[in-house]
Amino acid sequence: MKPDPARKMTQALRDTGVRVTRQREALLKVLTEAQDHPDAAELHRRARELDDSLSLATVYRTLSVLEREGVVLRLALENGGARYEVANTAHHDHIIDLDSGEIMEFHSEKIEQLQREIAAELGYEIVHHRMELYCRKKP
Amino acid sequence: MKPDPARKMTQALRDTGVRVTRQREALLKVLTEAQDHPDAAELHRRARELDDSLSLATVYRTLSVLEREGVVLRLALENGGARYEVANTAHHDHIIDLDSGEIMEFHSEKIEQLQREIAAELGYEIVHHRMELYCRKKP
DNA sequence: TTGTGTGCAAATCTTTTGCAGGTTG
DNA sequence: CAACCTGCAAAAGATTTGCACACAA
Repeated sequence: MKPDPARKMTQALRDTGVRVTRQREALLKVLTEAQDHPDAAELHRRARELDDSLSLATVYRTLSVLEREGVVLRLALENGGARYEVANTAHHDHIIDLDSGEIMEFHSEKIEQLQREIAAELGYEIVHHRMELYCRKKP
Repeated sequence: MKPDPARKMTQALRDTGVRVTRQREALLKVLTEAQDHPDAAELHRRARELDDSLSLATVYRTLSVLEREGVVLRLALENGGARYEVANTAHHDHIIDLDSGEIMEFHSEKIEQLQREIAAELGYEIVHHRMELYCRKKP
C-alpha cells in the first residue's frame, strides 16, 4: 500500500473506463511529481526513465485523455508548446518571470468575483479562464 | 488627403525607419478595417484582394514587424493559430463565446489594479498580461 | 476475448527562413 | 545606390493520425 498520489487517480480513471497502462502510469507518476510546468517533450524525457519504450505520440494521446478527464490542465502560454500541470490543486493563475522563465502561481478570489460579474453583465457564465501576468523584477 | 486611419501609422512607421511597401499598406488597411480578430491566413486572404501578389510569408514577416513596433497585438488564444488586432485602442482583455467563437472585449481597472498589487507583493512589475474568459450564454 | 492503447512513421498545421531578385527612401 | 523587402519553396517545431500489433480488463 504505497501512499502514491498517482494511485487514486489511477482508480478514478479505471472507474470511468480509461485503461491504465504501463505507459500511462509512468506519465501519471511524472506529472504528479513535477514541481514545474513541463511541456510534452520534457514529460516524455522524464517518463522514459520509468518506461523506456514510451513514445512521444503516446504522451500526446495520454495528455489529451487526461485533459478530457479533468486530471491535467494544459497551459497555452505565449511562447513555445503547451505546458501541463495536474489539476488536483486549487484553481490558480500564473505569473511568468520574463527573464528567468520561472512560472509562479497565484489566486485572487476578488479578481475571480469581478470576472464573474463582468461576464454576467453580458449574459455569460464563465466555463474557464486564463490569466497570465508577464513580469519583470522591480528595480 | 483621404482620412485613412492607416495613413498616420504609415508615417509613424516610416519615421522609425520601417519601409512602407505596397504589401505592408495592404495589410495595414485590412488590419485597421477588421472588426474581428483574424488570423494570419485570413489577413492574407483579405489583403490579397488589395494586392494579389502578397505572400503568406510576407504577412507573417510584416505582422512580426508591426508587433515589434507596437502597432498590432498578437492574441494567442487556446486553440488555433495566433490572431491579431490593431493596438490603437485602449488596453482590454477578451471574452470568448465557446459556442459561437465570437470574441468580445472588456476592461476592468479594478482587476488591473489587483493584478499590479499581486505582482508587486512578489517584487514584480507587470510588463504585459493576458486574461481571457471562456464563456457560455447563461441559461 | 475484445475493444483499447501503443510505437512508428508519415501527415498536418502554423510559422520561420534561405536565397535570388525587386523596391523603397 | 544601398539597404531593406518580397515571393517561393523548403525547413522547422508542435501535434495528430493511419496502421498493424500488443495488452488491459
